[in-house]
Amino acid sequence: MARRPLTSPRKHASQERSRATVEALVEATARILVREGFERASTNRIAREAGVSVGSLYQYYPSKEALVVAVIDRHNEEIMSLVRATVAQVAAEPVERAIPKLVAAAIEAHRVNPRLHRVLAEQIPRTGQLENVEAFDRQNYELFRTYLENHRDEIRPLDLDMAAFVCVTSVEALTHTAVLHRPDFLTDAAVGALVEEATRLVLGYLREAPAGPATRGARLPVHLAAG
Amino acid sequence: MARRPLTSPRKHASQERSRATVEALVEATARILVREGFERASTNRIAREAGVSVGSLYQYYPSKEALVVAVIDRHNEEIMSLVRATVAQVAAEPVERAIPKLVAAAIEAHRVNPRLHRVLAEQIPRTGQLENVEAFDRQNYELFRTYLENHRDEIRPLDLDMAAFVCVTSVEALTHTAVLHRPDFLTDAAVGALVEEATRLVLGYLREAPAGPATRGARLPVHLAAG
Amino acid sequence: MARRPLTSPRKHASQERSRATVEALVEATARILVREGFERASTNRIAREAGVSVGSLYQYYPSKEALVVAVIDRHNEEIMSLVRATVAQVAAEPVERAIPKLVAAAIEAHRVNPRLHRVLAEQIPRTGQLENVEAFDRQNYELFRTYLENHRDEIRPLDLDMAAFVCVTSVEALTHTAVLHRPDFLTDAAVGALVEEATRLVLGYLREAPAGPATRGARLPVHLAAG
Amino acid sequence: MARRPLTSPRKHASQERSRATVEALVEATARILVREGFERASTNRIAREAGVSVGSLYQYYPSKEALVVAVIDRHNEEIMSLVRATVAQVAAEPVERAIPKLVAAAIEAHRVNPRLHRVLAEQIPRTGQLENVEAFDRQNYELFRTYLENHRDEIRPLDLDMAAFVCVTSVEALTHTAVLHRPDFLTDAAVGALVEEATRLVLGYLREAPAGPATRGARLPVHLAAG
DNA sequence: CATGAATGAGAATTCATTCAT
DNA sequence: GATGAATGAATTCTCATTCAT
Repeated sequence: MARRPLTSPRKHASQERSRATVEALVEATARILVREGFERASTNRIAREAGVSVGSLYQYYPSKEALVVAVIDRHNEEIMSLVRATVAQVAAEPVERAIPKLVAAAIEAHRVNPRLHRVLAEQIPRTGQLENVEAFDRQNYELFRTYLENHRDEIRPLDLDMAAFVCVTSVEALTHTAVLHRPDFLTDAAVGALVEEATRLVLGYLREAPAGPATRGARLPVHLAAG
Repeated sequence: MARRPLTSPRKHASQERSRATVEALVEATARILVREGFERASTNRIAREAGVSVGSLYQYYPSKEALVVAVIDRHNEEIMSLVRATVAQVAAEPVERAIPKLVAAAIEAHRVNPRLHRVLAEQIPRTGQLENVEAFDRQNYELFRTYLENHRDEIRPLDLDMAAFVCVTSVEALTHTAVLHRPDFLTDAAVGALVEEATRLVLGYLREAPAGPATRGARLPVHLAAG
Repeated sequence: MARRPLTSPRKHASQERSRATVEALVEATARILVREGFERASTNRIAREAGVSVGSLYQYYPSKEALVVAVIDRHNEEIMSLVRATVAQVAAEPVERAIPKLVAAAIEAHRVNPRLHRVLAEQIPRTGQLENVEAFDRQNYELFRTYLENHRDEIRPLDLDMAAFVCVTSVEALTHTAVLHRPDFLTDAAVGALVEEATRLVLGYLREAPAGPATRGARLPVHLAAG
Repeated sequence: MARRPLTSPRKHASQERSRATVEALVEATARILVREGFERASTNRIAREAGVSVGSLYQYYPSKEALVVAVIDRHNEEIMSLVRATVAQVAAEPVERAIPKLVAAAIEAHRVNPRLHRVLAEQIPRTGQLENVEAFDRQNYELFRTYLENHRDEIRPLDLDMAAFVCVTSVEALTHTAVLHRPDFLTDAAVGALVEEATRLVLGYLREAPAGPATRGARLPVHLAAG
């Protein structure tokens, strides 16, 4: 077994039929992942589901991992295109109006293909070539950071990197956790509250700090204080 | 259809010798997980690492999963005892002073055994009996919710369940992500800022909402509005 | 693993407690065989069922096979004592009256512990020390042969060895097959017919051959004709 | 609780190469069963004997049991084709001429592959999917029952089901036991007598019952009398 | 004598990958 | 290019038996 299986597709599928095969393979993989889970997703099974021979599978993808990476990439791309569209749409809007829309978009993004999303989140080990997937999160940071840059005058002075990290990570976690573990927060009746709370969280953080000694005098535990 | 491996230990290991064996097994499992990853952690390998025969392994744990669950439980228990201690310690303190300490504790908790933590977070499939492990998060919610109940007068009126969800999920995500992916935020020089920002996030959320139309008039996208 | 495990009990269980242990072991084995089948009957399981440690099991029986042999022996002894009693009882009776009683006894014998009987017949491989079990059939032949010797004047002249073989094998097969596979022949309403038919089979065979060329001119296929 | 291994072959082996593999597997299994016995017949051993990888074995047979079933089926088919041929051949002959030929055929049948026959009879646990193999006996009953139907006028009036059961079971037992345990009955010099006796047994049973009180007044033991 | 922890060879089965056709 | 038969290392798990306590 190769220690680090290759993960880039083998050829660029120039011809008609090839592209159809590649398509069928990725889709079959996604379907099997959803239906049977990662463990049960063998290459033979995937090939059969795709109506193709294993040999052909390896003609286009050098390893099972490469196939899974393809599925992840495709899924991420779907999500990111939704997010990018929303960010573009709210680019000129003030934070008060932009944030709730972005939060809503985050929820939507997690609902694009929730069963696949769950499998990818829960069952795919972040190992080998599968580990780089986090790179995709960077895009979110970048997008939001850029938005913040353009709206600096609406928010208190802060380190934009840090701010993007805090906001994106929090919203991502809230929506992700809600979708995976708190369906009760996502009913038609409740989702509004979730958006509202997440919005309040982000806005409260971005805007003028409340008066008072709040975060000033707070003394850190010794071992966490800057050295 | 997934065969669910049993995950509760098989005997209680009454004698001294057997207790040592169990101990050795759990520790060997943790060590292998860290050193080799989940995929390469086979029962034979674990047994060898523990200086014990496979037979003995199966005498005490009915499956590889059971062993991993034991490791997870032990790790979670370490974390939770730290968290519980901190919560107890700040129970009487006002939010301004309590929150930064809790955030700091969350960071500490993720640093208890960071390499193991990473493996557990990234490589363990949340499948089979391994999925219930999330139940452990509930404890965090409960602890924080209880704290909030006792400090209701310091915060704006809000749904405590939702508030606990929002705060705990966010802080957990921030510390988790920082530990796993942003070592630059955890240098002695930077960690103070991280604590401060997380604290601001939570306090800003819990305390009196800033005046203005901020979250009021925010109209949700149609498809997310309550039905 | 010993190629040919010993099968004779290790000691003669002179003391009180020892005899109780031996007893418990054999009975536990029988119970497990019935309840779980041969495959599932492990020595550890048997020992636990007997309320004894595996170590003690091996104190009295040198192998698993020895234990199974003990069960078989005990079962056979129960059966044979029933058969012997019946043979003794009909020893002085003419074949017309003796045969049906012997047939009935054969059925009874198979019903002594039918579930155990089935397991012994169906699941115990006739291998290793387990193969000698057939020796027990000899007793049946001997008993019946002796009966026939004493009733020679009631039957046609024939080779008693052959006759015992034919009669005992047939009746054994009929009752055995009925008990294992034809419960419909053993209902209260039907069992009488079975006994009657088996009796007719045996008596028809033992008594004066019917007139006619029946078995005379029958020419055997060449390859079976005596050389 | 017994896990029932699947026993139907996995693919139909369309290509030439695969048909050869399947063939090799079944034959290797038979050879191993004969040479080493059922217990020692592991899938790895069988595959090696067949000059094939274990993987290939599992490509065509889902379990060791399935392979054994294939061997049994093949063996039974050989036997049954011999029996069927004989029955067809004697279909028009009167019982006096037909029975000895059928008995002789039964002996022949047990000699088709006597070493395999012994293993199948003695070592194969009638458990799991292996138990249904008895269904094959039904064919014998049916064949003989049909013969009897067509020769009703030559025999006394009787329940044909019962008669087929009695005759087939007896002859099967006699030939089976002789082949397995009484080689002395199968020498060229002795086999004629065996056939003659078995024939007499069956004919005596099928033909007019001898006069006299024989089976009439025979009183059954109370517990076996019809209720 | 009894205990039960420990052993470890060996069994069944899977699956990513290769390669002759 | 496509096919699918073949591969075999690797994995999980069992169980008869031993032996230190």
